[in-house]
Amino acid sequence: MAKERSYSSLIARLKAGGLRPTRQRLALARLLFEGGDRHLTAEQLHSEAEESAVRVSVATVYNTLHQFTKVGLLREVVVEPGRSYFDTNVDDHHHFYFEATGDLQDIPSDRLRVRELPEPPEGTRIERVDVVVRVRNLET
Amino acid sequence: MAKERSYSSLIARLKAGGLRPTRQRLALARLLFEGGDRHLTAEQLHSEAEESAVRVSVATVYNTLHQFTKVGLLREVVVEPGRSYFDTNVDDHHHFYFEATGDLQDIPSDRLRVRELPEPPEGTRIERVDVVVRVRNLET
DNA sequence: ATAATAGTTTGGAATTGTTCTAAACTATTG
DNA sequence: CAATAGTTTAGAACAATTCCAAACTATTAT
Repeated sequence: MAKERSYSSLIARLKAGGLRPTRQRLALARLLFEGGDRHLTAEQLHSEAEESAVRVSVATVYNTLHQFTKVGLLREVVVEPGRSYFDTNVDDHHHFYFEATGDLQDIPSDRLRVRELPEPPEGTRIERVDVVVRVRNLET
Repeated sequence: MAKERSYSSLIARLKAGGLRPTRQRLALARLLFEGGDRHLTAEQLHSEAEESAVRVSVATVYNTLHQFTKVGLLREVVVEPGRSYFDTNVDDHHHFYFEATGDLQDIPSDRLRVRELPEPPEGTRIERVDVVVRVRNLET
């Protein structure tokens, strides 16, 4: 039901961002957006594409992820050195990060608030506030 | 004044962490801790060492940074994919991150508070809460 | 002191994640 | 349907980091 709408609106959203709805971009978009909230690395998305018999190069996966991020379809999350996650949830929210598995889980913004946010330094404006709650497995 | 104390206590702190106070570790420790709060990448520390005529290999810089982190002398901060910062301030605090320059600035924990922290998922405990306030230069 | 040992350092190769490049391809426009 | 502007691609290049096995050094036991 929402699938159809979301699929056809994707084309519109790509166009709105100045991105042509190519075979690759649409295929990646489906993988990304047809499964609820997800947190994927470029590697992971590329593997999923291969498994779904979608031919895309690694370069295109990276290009696409960055372009989607630029037009607001994705949000980049940095929690671990040397690996970027892309989050299909672009609403205001935060994350649990499971150090053991490398997984991320959303924390809706009404479950965690930052208060007394300090003034940004002279000549700058706040772009975003990222909160990462790092969790570890309870002791063995 | 505090220099002497901090220097001699360093040896003790290394030992407490099970690390032998070697030439390299002490030299790196001085570079790190004799200049107030700092946020350095491995690369940067290695350059500083070279400039100070301290002979250390890159591998040792990485080993040392991680060992220091493990024993609580440093804290690792991840804000940018593909680059790790090490923070000499290990107290509870947060960061401004300047996207333009890649610089970090501490936000003391009394200037920013997180409230309504959600329960950690079943079987896990909260290890740390990192808040990164990303700032960008005011418009041109 | 000294020898034995356990921990440390090192250069260089290897790995990992990501970006670059220039040529081939494809969607859009006129 | 041709022109063009944007896209994709394989593979090379890159950057940060880790791995490796040999040489070295601090500590411990003698």
